[in-house]
Amino acid sequence: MARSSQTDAAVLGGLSVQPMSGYALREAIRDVLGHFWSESFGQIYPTLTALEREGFVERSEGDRAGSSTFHITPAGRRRLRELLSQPIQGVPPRNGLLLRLFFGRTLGAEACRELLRDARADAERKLAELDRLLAENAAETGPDAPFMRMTILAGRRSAEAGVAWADECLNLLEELS
Amino acid sequence: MARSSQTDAAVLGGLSVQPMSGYALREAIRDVLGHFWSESFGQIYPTLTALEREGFVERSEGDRAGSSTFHITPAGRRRLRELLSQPIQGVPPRNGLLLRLFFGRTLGAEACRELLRDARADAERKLAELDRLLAENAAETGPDAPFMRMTILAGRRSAEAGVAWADECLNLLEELS
DNA sequence: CCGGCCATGTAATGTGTTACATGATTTA
DNA sequence: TAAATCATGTAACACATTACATGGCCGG
Repeated sequence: MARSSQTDAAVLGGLSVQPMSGYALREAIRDVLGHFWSESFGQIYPTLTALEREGFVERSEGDRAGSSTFHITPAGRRRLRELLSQPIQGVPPRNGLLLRLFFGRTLGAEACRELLRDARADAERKLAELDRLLAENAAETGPDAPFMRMTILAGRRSAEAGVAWADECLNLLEELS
Repeated sequence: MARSSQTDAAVLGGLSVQPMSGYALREAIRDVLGHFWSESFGQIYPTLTALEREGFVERSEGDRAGSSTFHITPAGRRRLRELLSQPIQGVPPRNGLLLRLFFGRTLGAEACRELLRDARADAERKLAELDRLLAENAAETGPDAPFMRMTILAGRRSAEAGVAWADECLNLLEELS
């Protein structure tokens, strides 16, 4: 069946902002939560069906034939609050970059340098993108804006740390040779 | 069967440091790579069997009856180098803390403050632990020590960023009320 | 001699992605 | 009218965790 309470929360949360189709929901999750969350169609549609069966969302005819607009019910809002209050389910750590660096002696110093340069560039790109989002967010005044800001700031701090760390490691490799 | 090339890399990497039992391998992964990697028994044993079949590891009688010591073969070392050179497979982002904060208006400001305080405390604990590891690492002189140092530094930067971010968000919430 | 740790392995289960099948609607 | 996009849904597969089954060994 493929469902976790966190997927339920993300779907209900999305619909709590505004009613939309499953397709639009996926785009919203990718575009708005993309920095810290992801869901695939294979999760979203079965989840919507299950939430509908449980009375947390309802569907009405969409703009196009065969399409539906899903909207959250009052019970769904209560359920969302309940889900968000549950303990955070962390994902087990799996950092492929650090795995490669840990065995850096086997991989070779030059390959490590390249990995670090790539990681640095990725972090810089992310930083620029998040700064853009931050400027956009500063212009918004709605009650959700400060909370969205927090998630952007988290990504920003993480990207900054990534750049500083990559430089630190590249220096460390210089000293080594 | 349950195998990914990254699991193969972690297992071969562990055995490249020294031969050991599957049980010891799991402990080593948990204790040494634990900050950025994890593998369960359900992954390790089938992986060892498969790697043995492929000639990348061999098993000899262990100290105890019924136990085995696994060691990496020359082909296994080549395979490890190959696996580490492959593109990094990232895990899709799933940050439960940020998901909760994003829908912070539904969750409530006080609950958000508590989440942030907890996150800050976690980051501080992690910071202290990593500083301890860093001091241990500074005393080591082996060729692997600098690479291990990089992975510790990554965790440290991330924890520092976590503390600063939590404070930033807590301030943001203060201003809000 | 019993409880706890070392050790191996399998089965059940959960969770998630990707690919596919299908078709409507819009746009170039 | 052909291609791209919107839209829903399912099936197959990949991956990982957890729990369980089994048994040897060691210390108190």
